[in-house]
Amino acid sequence: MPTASRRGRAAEALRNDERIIQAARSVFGANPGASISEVGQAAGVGMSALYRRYASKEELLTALLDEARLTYEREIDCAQERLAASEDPWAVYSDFLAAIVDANVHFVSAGTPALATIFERRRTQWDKVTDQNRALFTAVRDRGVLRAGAEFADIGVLLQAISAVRGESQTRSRTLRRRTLTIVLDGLRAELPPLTGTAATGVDYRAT
Amino acid sequence: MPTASRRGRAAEALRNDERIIQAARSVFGANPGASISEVGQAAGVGMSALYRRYASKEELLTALLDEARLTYEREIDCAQERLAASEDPWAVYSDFLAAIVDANVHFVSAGTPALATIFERRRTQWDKVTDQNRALFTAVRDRGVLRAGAEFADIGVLLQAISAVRGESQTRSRTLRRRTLTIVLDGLRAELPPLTGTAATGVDYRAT
DNA sequence: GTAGAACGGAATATTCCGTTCCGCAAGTGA
DNA sequence: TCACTTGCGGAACGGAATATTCCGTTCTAC
Repeated sequence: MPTASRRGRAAEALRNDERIIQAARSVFGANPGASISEVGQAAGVGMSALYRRYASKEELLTALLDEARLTYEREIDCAQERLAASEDPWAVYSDFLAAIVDANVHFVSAGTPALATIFERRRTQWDKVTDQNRALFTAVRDRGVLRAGAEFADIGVLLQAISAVRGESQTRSRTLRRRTLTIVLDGLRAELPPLTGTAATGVDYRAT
Repeated sequence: MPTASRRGRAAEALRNDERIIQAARSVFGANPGASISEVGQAAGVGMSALYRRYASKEELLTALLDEARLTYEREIDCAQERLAASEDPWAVYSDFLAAIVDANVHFVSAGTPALATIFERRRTQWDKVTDQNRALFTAVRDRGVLRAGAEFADIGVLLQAISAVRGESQTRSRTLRRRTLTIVLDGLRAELPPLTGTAATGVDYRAT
């Protein structure tokens, strides 16, 4: 039976699949420490609808993080391709970060304790993404569009900062985050005087 | 009996007064949702020492916010005086924000639910500070050192963002926040192209 | 030596939150 | 029409976290 033609109960179930994962993205994206009933409420769905699909909160979070990782990889690849095609490096990199922020996926940089365990379980995969991510940054920097002294670690910190920006609604949040991103990125332009001092280190990320 | 000459128990009590409020500043500054025993631990003090001075967690938080408000007022006044003395407006304003961030007082912009009730109780006082704060911003902007399109509301958002920046230790956090502040502020310099879109509005601040 | 202030920390009370479970509603096949 | 299945809402449960209370002890002042 074609999915599109499902009726009644089966259609509701299908709708709920989507509503739940979307609500989870939104709720946990805004606050990774949120409770599971908040997700249910946001999805307009009861607890059993949640637990029918995900055996535990952890499982839901894992699914969410896996999804986020894929998004990251996709966006990095896309940016690298554009760089290879000699597009303006600044545009490429700011588009990249905008995509990350828009996809509500920057929350992975927030370093919440709630997520630490789950990261650990996918350690190697995330390490790989981080490497690609760093490579992209380096490539952009080598093209000379970034302010002297800017480091890869700064990007993580800035994303962490942006994840704290919240507005009244989801749409509003996105707008505000975009604006913040613009400001922050402009603070990394090559025209500015060199950044002094040291950026974040590995230790800082274990923290919180 | 002069305070300085207190001995023994009384001196310990006096020391504890200070240790407790300092620990509270540090702990709640880093995480407004922290538990009260964390404060005790950070102060190296038992629960009874805490409850002897503050009847409840809420009372302690209130004291903390009152203190933060005074700091805000003091720093605003100082900045206004420097402006009146025709000092470089950019230096004045970035010193001002640096002072706020260093004093660990920007957490009032974080919009934590834990603090919402307490803000409400001192509504009029905070409204007053906000007005002074806005006046300072406007004065600086009128001197032409800020990028076109920058608004007062942006400052609150940026402080909110900076409050999410955390490092391994308190010292480390301060360093990272300072660096972030530099980047962010440089993103508001007059040389940059105008900011488009709209800044945050009142509604956004009620949120979270 | 004694009263009482101040304290540490265990005990208690309360809140929060992940998970389970029960009864109902809607579709499905005979 | 009537079992039967599937999916669901939401109240109920249990345990962890945490605010608050309380008790026994230490130390100081007189």
